[in-house]
Amino acid sequence: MAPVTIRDVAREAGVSPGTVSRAINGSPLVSESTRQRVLQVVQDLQYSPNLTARRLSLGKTLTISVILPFLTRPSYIERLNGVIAALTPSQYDMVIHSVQTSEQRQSIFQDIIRRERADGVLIISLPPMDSEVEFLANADIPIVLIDAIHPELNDLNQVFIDDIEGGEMATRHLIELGHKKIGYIGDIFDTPFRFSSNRDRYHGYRIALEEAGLPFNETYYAEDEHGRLEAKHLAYQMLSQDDPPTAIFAYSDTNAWGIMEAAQELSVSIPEDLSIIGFDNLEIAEYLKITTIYQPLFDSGQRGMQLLLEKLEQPHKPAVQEKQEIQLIIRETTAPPKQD
Amino acid sequence: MAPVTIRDVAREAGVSPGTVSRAINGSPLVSESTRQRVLQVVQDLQYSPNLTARRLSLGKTLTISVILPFLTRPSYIERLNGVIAALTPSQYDMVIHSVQTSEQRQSIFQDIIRRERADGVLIISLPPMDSEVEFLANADIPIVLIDAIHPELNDLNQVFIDDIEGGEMATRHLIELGHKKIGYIGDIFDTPFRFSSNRDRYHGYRIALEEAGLPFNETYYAEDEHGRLEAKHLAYQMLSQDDPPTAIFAYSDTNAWGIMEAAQELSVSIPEDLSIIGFDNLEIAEYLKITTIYQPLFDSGQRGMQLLLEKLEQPHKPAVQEKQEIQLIIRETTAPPKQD
DNA sequence: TTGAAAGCGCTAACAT
DNA sequence: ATGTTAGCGCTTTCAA
Repeated sequence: MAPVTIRDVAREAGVSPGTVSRAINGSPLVSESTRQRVLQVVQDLQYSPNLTARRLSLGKTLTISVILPFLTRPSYIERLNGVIAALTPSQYDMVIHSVQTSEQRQSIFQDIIRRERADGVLIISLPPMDSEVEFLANADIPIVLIDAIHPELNDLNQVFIDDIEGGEMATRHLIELGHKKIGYIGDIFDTPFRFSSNRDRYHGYRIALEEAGLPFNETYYAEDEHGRLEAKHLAYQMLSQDDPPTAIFAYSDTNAWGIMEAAQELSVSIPEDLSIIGFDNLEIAEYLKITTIYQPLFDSGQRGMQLLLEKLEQPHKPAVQEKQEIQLIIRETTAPPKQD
Repeated sequence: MAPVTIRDVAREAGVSPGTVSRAINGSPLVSESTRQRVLQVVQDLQYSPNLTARRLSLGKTLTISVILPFLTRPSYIERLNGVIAALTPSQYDMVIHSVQTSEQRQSIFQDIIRRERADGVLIISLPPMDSEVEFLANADIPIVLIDAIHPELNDLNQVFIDDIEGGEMATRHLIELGHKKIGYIGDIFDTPFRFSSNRDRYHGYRIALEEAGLPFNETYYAEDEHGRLEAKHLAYQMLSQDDPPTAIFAYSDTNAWGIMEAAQELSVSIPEDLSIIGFDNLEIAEYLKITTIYQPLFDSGQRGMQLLLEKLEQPHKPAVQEKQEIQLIIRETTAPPKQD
């Protein structure tokens, strides 16, 4: 059966399509009696307007595109849940574009960030590359960046944490406990995605070391793909060397988890022989009592989507760069180093 | 600046809009030379067709709707990742509808499953209620159900596991080890979402008990919202009673995790004093060495999306009900009961 | 307050 | 092989 269109309703109600449109969309230019009659017919015929036609006519897509990495990390999920929570009450559809490879990233950025595709775009955890900045800055639709800062994009709304500060905070905690041999286990530095959080946390780690007059020891640094097992292997090696670190700052709780496993297998006791601090405050960190840096993941997604919706309502509202607060959560994996 | 339309390209290339359309869409009805000229202009002007207009003209939405529960469980994520993996190479956009409340469920089902909204729909982990069956059966677009079976919907493609069989498999494993006092800890039975997997696994549990001539003991049964902590509390109570079970079948690995925590706090040693078996084979199960029932989560999402895409290509292809195999994975949380 | 008509940007049937 | 035209279903301007 052919779908019922606005014409069917118009005919049935004995009015013109224009009037039906007005009646449905709450225009004041319809008498109450006609409106009632029209709405009745709408009910009877189970009419509901064709969204595509509506979009074309309105010149709006009523759609928000969300661009994010493949959902392989708990932190992505939490952010996405925040996004969904904020979007659900709105009239917008959400189309998800998951970036799996760096070639994809190029084409997705180009194809998706266009007025004909979406009324607004949310970019999550994909920090813009320098070559993309101009394109993003000149886009003709609102863009909000979550966990994806770029210093030159101040005209865009951004929600972020200061990962450098986070790195410093974590490292300082270890330093204040008295550690001098502090390692870092994180993700690969030169990823095509240019994830900046790993870079920045590492940077903060270096700053804190320097500040405390502690030398950086290359054998206390290791990187690999993100993951528990990867971190475990790295930790295994790092802890097996002659003069191992007494504390490790892990890029994420997932890494910290892997490090704990390695320590356990090597009979390195935590926190006596080794302190570990993670990042994110995932469920696993709470479970394993991992000292960590909390960041508001759900909130970041929610807030980012809110900002986008506001921008859609009020296009002239100036963009904000909203820094979210992080927090040291001390649990049971950090303690002063053993005295030799 | 106004977006560049097919007319701009036509004018610039000195041809008609129709020809531009043909050139772009690979119609054989264009000479190679004109095609080249048109494509050149397309490049120069950075033209890219307006999707909304295209959709309206084609009478297709080029969109697939995915309806799923709020992403609160690891199993949902895995399935969704499978869906994304299968969809990415296609031309379709994916719009996500996350169901958070049961009222929402009603309206989402009604609003989304319409030809004007999407060319196809994927429903994940939301088993149809009897009242919805007729609506789904008569929908005018392809629907695929993943982890959401209904016996009367044989005209729809379905991807599922046999949760009853899973429940039996898990329980039998405990029985074969010699357990006679076997508990079940799961989700709330009467949820508005009608999640059937909990129901079915419990059912399988009862069947296996009966088969072995073991009585069902009500104090060995407990339910609550899904979650680690909820399961932990339930287990705490169940294990604190006078004659506690010697084994527990947990609805999911997440529950099993909580049960392990409770056991630990109560100094009930695993598997000596208590055997635990979970379900899903999540990462945490591997980590905690939990015996569990594996089910192909990623694959289910991927396969479901594949079936939907196939149906879109070949509308007359008959629907299949594809049962996926599950598997007992024996780790270290199950063993014979201690002899009294 | 309502109807008629134009137009959103594209595709496809029809004509040449 | 190409141009012309109608039409997808809606909204909105213009007239009445």
